[in-house]
Amino acid sequence: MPDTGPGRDWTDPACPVARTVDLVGDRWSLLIVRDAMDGPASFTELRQGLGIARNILSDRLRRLVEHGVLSTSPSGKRHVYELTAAGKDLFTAIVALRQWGERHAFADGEPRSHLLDAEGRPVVELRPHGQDGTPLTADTTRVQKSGRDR
Amino acid sequence: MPDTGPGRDWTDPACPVARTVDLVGDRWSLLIVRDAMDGPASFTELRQGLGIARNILSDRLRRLVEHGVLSTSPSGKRHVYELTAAGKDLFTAIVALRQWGERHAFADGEPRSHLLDAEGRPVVELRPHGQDGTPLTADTTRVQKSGRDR
DNA sequence: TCCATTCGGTTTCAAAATGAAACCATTGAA
DNA sequence: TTCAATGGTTTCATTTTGAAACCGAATGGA
Repeated sequence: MPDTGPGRDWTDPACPVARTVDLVGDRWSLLIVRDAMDGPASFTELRQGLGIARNILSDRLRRLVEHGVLSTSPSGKRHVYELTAAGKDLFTAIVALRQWGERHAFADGEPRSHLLDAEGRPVVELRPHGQDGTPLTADTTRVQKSGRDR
Repeated sequence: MPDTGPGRDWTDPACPVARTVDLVGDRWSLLIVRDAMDGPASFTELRQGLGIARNILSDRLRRLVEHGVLSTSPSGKRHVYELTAAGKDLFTAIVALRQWGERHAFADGEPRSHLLDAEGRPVVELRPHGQDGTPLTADTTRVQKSGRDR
């Protein structure tokens, strides 16, 4: 596990939301990961697809590799960036953000892209559930602090 | 719907992921929303809970209100910030980020908070599904561009 | 073989965002 | 009526971002 121990200073060390935001919660990282979901990508492919400045892309790729979200060919050669298992696992979070955007960030009739399954049908909307299958909201859940510290 | 039409310039206008990131994808916004999930909160409560600078909090609250994520008392009085329906709907996305963080951003044994349902059981892990119930990944889905433009 | 081009960056520098601290106008309680 | 707390805004230094120029190592074509 890369760089999760002490030494790094988290916005809120015990909160998994804050840690995730610390790692990928900037203007570009999640979009890089989104594009990498389509398969391994080169520096220039990512740069052109995103319209990101070279130095920023360079920095973000380094960070994402350091944090175990992307991997890249061993060294020195023509690099190709590819999602690790942890990176691929961001799929769910990206889908959640996408679905929120679809519901709340488009005016009626504005053109948008759609996420479809292999048969061309839209992906079902994500919803948190309890273990008995009941849908959950913020009102029906609570955050239990870390155990040791309270 | 606040501020989604032309006039605003999006990182990637047709992509719901990019729009969501444009609206709440900075270092603080999602954490403000996370804290607001516990119920209406005042400026100072949020500030103390997050350790955010006053001017930045002020700016983020203004943005979140403008974008319809938070609401606040009509004007001039002691403000209380409260999630709108769109804000509450970010619950799913925050849970997805939380669960990714739990899986990938903690070393073994590091203390962390947990999200529990009303009976104190952990929330089930989110997973995208197709309409026939099959689990989906990036490899078994595709993004269809906006229709009009290709 | 030479030359041009592409790739994957780094460096430089200006502009924008962030954050700490000071300041200020209301509110409400003593 | 004074005093402290709230909910900010302003100021200014530091950090981050981004555009552009630069650079060395591979390709690739004549």
